[in-house]
Amino acid sequence: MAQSALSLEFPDGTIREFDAGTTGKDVAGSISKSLAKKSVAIALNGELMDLAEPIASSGKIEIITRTDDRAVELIRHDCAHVLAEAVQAIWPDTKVTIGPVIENGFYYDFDRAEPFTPEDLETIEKKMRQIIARNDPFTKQVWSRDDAKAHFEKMGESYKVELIDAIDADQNLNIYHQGEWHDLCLGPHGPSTGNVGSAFKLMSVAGAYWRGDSDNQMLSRIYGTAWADEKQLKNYLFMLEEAQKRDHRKLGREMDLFHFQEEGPGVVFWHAKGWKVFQGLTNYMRRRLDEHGYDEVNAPQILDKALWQTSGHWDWYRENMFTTVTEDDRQFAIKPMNCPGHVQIFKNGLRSYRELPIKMAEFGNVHRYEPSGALHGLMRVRGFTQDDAHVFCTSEQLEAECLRINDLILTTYSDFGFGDIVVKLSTRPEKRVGSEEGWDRAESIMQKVLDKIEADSDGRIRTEMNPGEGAFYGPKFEYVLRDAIGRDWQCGTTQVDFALPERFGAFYIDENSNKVEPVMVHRAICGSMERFIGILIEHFAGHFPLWLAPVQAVVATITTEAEEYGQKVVDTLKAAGMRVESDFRNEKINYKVREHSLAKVPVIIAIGAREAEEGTVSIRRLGSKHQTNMTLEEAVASLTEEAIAPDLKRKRDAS
RNA sequence: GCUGUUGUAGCUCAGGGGUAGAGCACGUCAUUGGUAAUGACGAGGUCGGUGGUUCAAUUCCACUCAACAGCACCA
Repeated sequence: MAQSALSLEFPDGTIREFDAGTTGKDVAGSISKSLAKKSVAIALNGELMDLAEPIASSGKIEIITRTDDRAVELIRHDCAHVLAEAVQAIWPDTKVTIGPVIENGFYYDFDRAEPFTPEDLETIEKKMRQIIARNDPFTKQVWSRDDAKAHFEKMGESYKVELIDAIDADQNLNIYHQGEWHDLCLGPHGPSTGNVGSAFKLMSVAGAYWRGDSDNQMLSRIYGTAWADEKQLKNYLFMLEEAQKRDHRKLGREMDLFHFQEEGPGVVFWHAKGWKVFQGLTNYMRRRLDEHGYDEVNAPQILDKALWQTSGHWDWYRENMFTTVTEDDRQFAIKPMNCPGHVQIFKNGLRSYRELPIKMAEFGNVHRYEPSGALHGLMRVRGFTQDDAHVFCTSEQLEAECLRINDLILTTYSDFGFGDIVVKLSTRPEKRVGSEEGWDRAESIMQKVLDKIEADSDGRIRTEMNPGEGAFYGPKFEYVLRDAIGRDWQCGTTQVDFALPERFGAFYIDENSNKVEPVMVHRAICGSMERFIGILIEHFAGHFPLWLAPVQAVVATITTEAEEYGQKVVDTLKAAGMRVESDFRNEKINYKVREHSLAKVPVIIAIGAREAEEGTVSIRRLGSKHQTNMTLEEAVASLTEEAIAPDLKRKRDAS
C-alpha cells in the first residue's frame, strides 16, 4: 500500500494534497461543515464511493450531495436494502437474494413460500419508514470469501452462498451493515438509512426467475421506486398515469380501431378505422419502397414441411410455428417468416449478376406461436404483417446496400416524428447455422457499416453492441426508437444472411459464367405493421397527424336547417380527397363536439345557419377550445395541404 | 411457458349459496339547441367455459380458457 499523500483534483480544477487514509467525509469536511453534512458519497474519477471509505488513490474527486443526479442511485440502492431488512423483520424465514437499482427505482427478489400480496406492500412500507427513521449508518466490513460463505451458510441464506460461490476465490467481499441487519453487497451506499428519505413507494409484486433463468426457481420480486424528493416521485407517478392514458389497447377501443377476443389469442380484429390507419401506413411504405427500387411480391402462407426443413426453421424455430396436417397426411407449416418464399422466387429462373441487387419486398403476413405470457395488445401478437424485404446482392454490394437501407429506415422514422434512434449490432448466438468463416465475414462488414452509420449521423444516432443476440442465420442491426414519453421500441432490423442462399442452393451467374451464391439481406423498417401502429397510437396519444387519421374531419350540424349546406361541405371535402364523416343527428353541438373529441377526430367542422348563409365553416381542432371561421374554399385548401403525407410533400417540394 | 391477480350487460364497475344491479353507451319519443354530456321512457346479462359439492351455485371447490402485471422469450 502506498503511504504517500493523496493528490485530489476538484471539479473547479484546484488540486489539494491529503494524507493517506483520508475519507470522502474528511475531504468534504475540509471544505465546509455544511458540505460534510450534505454529502452522501464521493465520485473518484467518476466512480461512486462510500463517504466513509478511505480514498485509495489520487484522482479527480467530486463531492456528491443529495441533489446530484447520481445520488438517486444510492438512494435506490439504500432503499432496496431497507426493503430487504423490512421484509425479513416481518417474515424472518424469508431468504434474500439480490436487489439492484433499475431505471426509475429498484427491486429486490425474495424466496418466500407465501407470495406477497398488495396489502403486504403497505405493511412493508410502514416498516421501511421505521428503519429509515432509525437512521442507522451504513457501515462496510470486508470479509474473506470463506468467512462470508460460512456465515451465510449458517444463516441459511442459500442464495447468498450461491452468489459467493460464483465470485473469484481470492476476492474479499463487502458486507454492509445497517443496525442489526447486514447484506452481501458491492456497494456503494449512502451514509445512513435516513438517506433514503421519504420519496419512495413500493409499486408491485411479480415473479422472477433466480438469476434470470427460466430453468431456475421462481422468486418473489418487489418493485419500488425512489427519488431524491417528493416532487420527483410525484412527477414519476404522474408520468406513469400519462403512459396509462395513452395505452394503445385502451385507445384502440375508444377510437374503434381494433379488438381482440378470446377465440383468437394474439390475433387482431381490425375495425374499419383501424384498417384505414393500417392502409395509410402500408401505402406510405409502398411509396417509400418504390422510391428505393424495391419490387413487391407475395409468397404463399402455407408451405410443405420439407421447405422449412431446408431453411432450417423446422429445426430451430419449430416450437414457434403453426403446423397443419392434411387428410392425405402431408405436413405443412404456416409461414413464420417470408425469407424462404422469397428465395424460391429468386431461384425461379436463372439470375445474372447484371440483375443484382434484387430487392424483393412483401407485406408478409406471418404467424408465430408466441408464448402466451408474451402477448401484449398490438405490440406482441401471433399473427402479424411484416414490412419485410430481402436484398439479394453480391458481397461487394453488401456494404452499400446496408447503408442504403439505413437511409430508408432513418427517413421513415423521422417522417413519423421519431428522432432519437439507437442502432445495435447483434452478433452470433449460441444456436446458429452456417460456418464460422461466414459469421466472421458478416460481422466484420456489419461492424464497418455500424461505424459508418454513427460517423455519418453527426452524433444523432447512437450505436451499441448486443453480443450473442443475432438471428440463427446471421448478425443483425436492430433499430430502436424512442417515443414521445421516452419509451424505447425495437422496430427496424437489417440482417445479413450467408446461410439461407446456401441451404436453398440459390445462385446467380457472374461475369465469368460461374455460379455464385448471392448474399441475402433481410430487412424490416416498421418491423410489424401491427406493432408499429401500436407504437404510433401511444406516441401520438391517439392524436394522429392528419394524413394518417382514419377520420380526418366530422361535419356536425347545429340545426337541421344547416343540413343541406352541411352535405355540400362533406361532398366538397370528399371530392378533394379528404376522409370526412357527417353528423347530422338531432343532438346539441356540445354533445357532438364531446363525442368526436373523445373519438380523437382531428377536425370538427360545425355548420349552423350562419355558416350556411355565409358559405363558411367553423373549424375546431382536436385539443383546442377555439374555433376559426373561414370560407369553405379556404378550409379545403388548408386541410388538403395538411393531409399530404410527408413523403409526398417532400417529393413535391423537391420538384 | 413460469409466478401472481382478474373474468358479472357494448364500456366502467357494484353485489353475492335461493335463479342479478348502477352509470355511460344503445332504442323510442319530445326537444332545433352555437363548440366536451337536453329530458322522459324502454330494451339489454343469466354472472368466461367444463365438471363437482349442495335440496339449491353466478356466489364454494377442481380443472380449463382468456386477459392483466412481471419474469423468460421476441417484430
